[in-house]
Amino acid sequence: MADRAQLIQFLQTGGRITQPQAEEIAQEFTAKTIGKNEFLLRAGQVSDDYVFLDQGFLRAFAYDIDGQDITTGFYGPGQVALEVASFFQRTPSLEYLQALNECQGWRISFTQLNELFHSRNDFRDFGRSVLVRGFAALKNRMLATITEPAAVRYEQLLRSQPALFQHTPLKYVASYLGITDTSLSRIRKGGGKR
Amino acid sequence: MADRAQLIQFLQTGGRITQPQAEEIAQEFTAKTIGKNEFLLRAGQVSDDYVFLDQGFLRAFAYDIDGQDITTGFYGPGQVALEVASFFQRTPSLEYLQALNECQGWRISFTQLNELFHSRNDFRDFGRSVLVRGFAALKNRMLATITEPAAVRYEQLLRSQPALFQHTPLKYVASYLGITDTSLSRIRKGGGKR
DNA sequence: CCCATCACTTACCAAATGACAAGAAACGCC
DNA sequence: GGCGTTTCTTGTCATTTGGTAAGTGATGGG
Repeated sequence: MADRAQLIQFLQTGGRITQPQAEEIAQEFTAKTIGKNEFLLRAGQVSDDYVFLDQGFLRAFAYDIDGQDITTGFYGPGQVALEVASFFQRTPSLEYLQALNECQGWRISFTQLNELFHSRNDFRDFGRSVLVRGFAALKNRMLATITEPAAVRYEQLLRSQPALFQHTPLKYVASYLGITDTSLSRIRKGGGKR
Repeated sequence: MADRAQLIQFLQTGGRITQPQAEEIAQEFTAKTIGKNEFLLRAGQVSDDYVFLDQGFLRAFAYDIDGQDITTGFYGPGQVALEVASFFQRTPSLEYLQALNECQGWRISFTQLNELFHSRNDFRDFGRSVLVRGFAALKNRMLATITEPAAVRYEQLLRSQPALFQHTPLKYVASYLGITDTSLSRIRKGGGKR
């Protein structure tokens, strides 16, 4: 079984948590494996998984009014896979979280997380910063969706998450970018821009 | 001067904080007036204002690569006006926050907020829920931007924030919706969508 | 190994939106 | 109250994107 090295490293990003503290905190997490195509969360369920990913990719998606499958996010190694609203508000999820390939990570429950927040100031700040970084990333994505043409957004995703493309069908990328698989195909062909 | 009644009420939403506790917490906030067109935050500054709005509307905006003014958000009465990334991460803001009309609200600083989080479990949970609700709202907006045509997004905004339209030029609404003022004008004319 | 399904590409046409420009209306400043 | 600026609308045309459908290649289960 993998050890907690990456998790411990992750807890130290930002410098709020020292190595020995990180090692203690990491003990609260339990190993979690998610098989390919397995669901970490389904719509209607209340999420109770806060998962730091060592390996693998997850896709978040929802169905729109027309029954269309829309990708709302991707999660990869080094990231926390989490449906924020359902997990923190204890409400039924509107989204699905599904493994694109075999995933390996570390999990804690809502109750455990709260106990850690309660007992450890440093971890509380760290937890908040995870939330804030996710918020900021979503805001950037929103701004790019409004200001950048689809071809540019595609190129940015390709540059920032190249490994993702080895594990997900392009149609999932297309709906994440807000376009159809047809348009993405045209963009990839090349003539698209300039 | 306005009293803290609305703020005290707001602190009790969600039921985590009782009336007497809310009254204590509210004492930490100080009255804040923002004149029309005044900036609560400018790009490059580190935000230190966590402001609960009693009255008035604020607009958040950024300039894209082409120097275009893009509206990233609106804040109205009953909401917390806040640039999350700059305030919590103590980093220079990429956005401006400007009053669309005379605003009246209640403010605390980053330091004060942290002290309250530290000393009061209930307020800590409340503060997290403010963040989580903002996150969820942004996610919904992102999904709507991808799945709904501009005409529908316009109608939804009109229904959910009718008062906003009495205080902001339509061109600001247009960039918020991700379209040009020309397109918004055509949508408003009517033929646009069933 | 075969066949059904899925993923991706390509083509054609329609709809939505943008770029640009001109004009009307509202607003604000002096 | 007049004048310049800003806001909003409208028109024309180009571009982007979507809808639909067909076709090819890859994939996977039996």
